[in-house]
Amino acid sequence: MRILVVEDDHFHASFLQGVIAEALPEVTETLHAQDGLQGEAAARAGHFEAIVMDLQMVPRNGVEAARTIWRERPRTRILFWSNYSDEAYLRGVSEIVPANSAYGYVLKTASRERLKLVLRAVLIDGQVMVDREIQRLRRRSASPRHVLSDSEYAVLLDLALGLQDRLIAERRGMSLRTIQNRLLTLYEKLGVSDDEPGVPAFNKRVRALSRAISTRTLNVEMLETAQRDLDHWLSERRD
Amino acid sequence: MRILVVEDDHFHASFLQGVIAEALPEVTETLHAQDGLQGEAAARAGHFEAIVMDLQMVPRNGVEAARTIWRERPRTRILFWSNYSDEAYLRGVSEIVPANSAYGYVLKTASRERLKLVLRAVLIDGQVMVDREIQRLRRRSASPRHVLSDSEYAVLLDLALGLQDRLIAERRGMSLRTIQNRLLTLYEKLGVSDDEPGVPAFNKRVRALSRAISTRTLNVEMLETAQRDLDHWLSERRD
DNA sequence: ACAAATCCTGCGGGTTCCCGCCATTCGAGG
DNA sequence: CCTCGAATGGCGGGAACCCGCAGGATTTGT
Repeated sequence: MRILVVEDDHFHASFLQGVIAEALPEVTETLHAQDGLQGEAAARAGHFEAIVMDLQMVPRNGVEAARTIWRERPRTRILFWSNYSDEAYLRGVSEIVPANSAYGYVLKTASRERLKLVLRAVLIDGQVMVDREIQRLRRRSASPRHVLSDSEYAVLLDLALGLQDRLIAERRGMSLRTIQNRLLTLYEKLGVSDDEPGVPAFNKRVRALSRAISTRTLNVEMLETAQRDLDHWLSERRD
Repeated sequence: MRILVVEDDHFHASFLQGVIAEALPEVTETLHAQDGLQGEAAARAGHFEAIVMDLQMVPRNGVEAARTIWRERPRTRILFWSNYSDEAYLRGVSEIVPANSAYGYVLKTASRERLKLVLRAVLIDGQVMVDREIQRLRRRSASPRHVLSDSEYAVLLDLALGLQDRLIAERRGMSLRTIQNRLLTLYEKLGVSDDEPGVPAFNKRVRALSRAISTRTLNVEMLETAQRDLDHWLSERRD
């Protein structure tokens, strides 16, 4: 069995390779790519069926790399291995995972034993396995009604890029007023308060973005991919 | 000589300790703190005169920790050791470094030899040393007139937190129109274009924040400390 | 010391935003 | 069949925002 490691931090990569050698004796060859682009190329060239993928990398983060890899070979088993439990990554990953494909999400703070377990479960046995820490995040954000629906998230992205109501409406194919209603619930869920007697007067739009970023609902990577998507949409709108 | 290492990534910490042992034979004891809070406490208790500090940590990032440490002992020599060359960190660090105190800024991607060199220069010889990579960043952003003045940066922070023009004006002790002029130049410097024929219609305010984050002029950590400052100001305004 | 450049400020007006009020649609449950 | 709730939108108005114009203050260069 051959395995691909996509990880830009050298220390983490070598640690990971050590654990792999120990946990997966059936591995005959491990290849190491330093970023998302290299990872995609290596996956395309090497026909790997098992990949360990870091999330935060430049250029091309793990979510993007995984998307193109899965588009070409949906059966690939990918274990995401990340420092962060950002909701943005979580959402990004769950948006792109194909049906019936094995994947996992484990934090770098996980113990060596746990990592070995997850490696076997996902890459060998083809199971789906998500770190408890991540699951807790999902549930925590779900517990109040703070969880954003997919359509609300889409509007949030548009807002974050600086689109005006009118353009968002056009892009999402809805009326202006509907978008504004979405924004309303968005403000609510992000905790952008109505002006209370104490400290009123926020610019809700900016405040929403600000809070989305502070709470890790959005992060820089996702913002950048969203920008690219927007550029793409804009360019083909000019017709 | 005794040295304090503040670093939350275990692999990086142990690597660093190895390099320290090799480069600084005069070190008799190294203490390891896992985050900014622990770092502050350790510095307070241990009277260290030399510290190596990671920047991105939770809770309490390296900039904040360094600020309180320097407030108590301005002569402390601090070497910042970070993965990122965010302008936000750079600005944060240069805002808090006391006069005549030794510090340095080196990237984790630097070679082992370079790290050894910087360790000696800053912690032993008391020099100021900033990674070439970082210097380039500073110059690159300075080359057009894209570099933000301190007052513009302050307004950017307020904007990012969602304050309205009026409140920013009050907080900074200036007139409404002045703030709006600042915002004008801010938009210009951040590349928030006037509506061109191609794709007009951006919400400039949100767009400015969005670009500031994409270009690493702002990052989450700085946003969060700014929020705390704001809370503080708001609470003592209520009089 | 005089001029130029830069910063600060008031005024006015065209847009965009936020949101209350209300009508329509559609699926779930009584 | 009726009702209820959630999602969709039209209308309209008050507030905030963006910014051109223009006068005054402060700093800087020579």
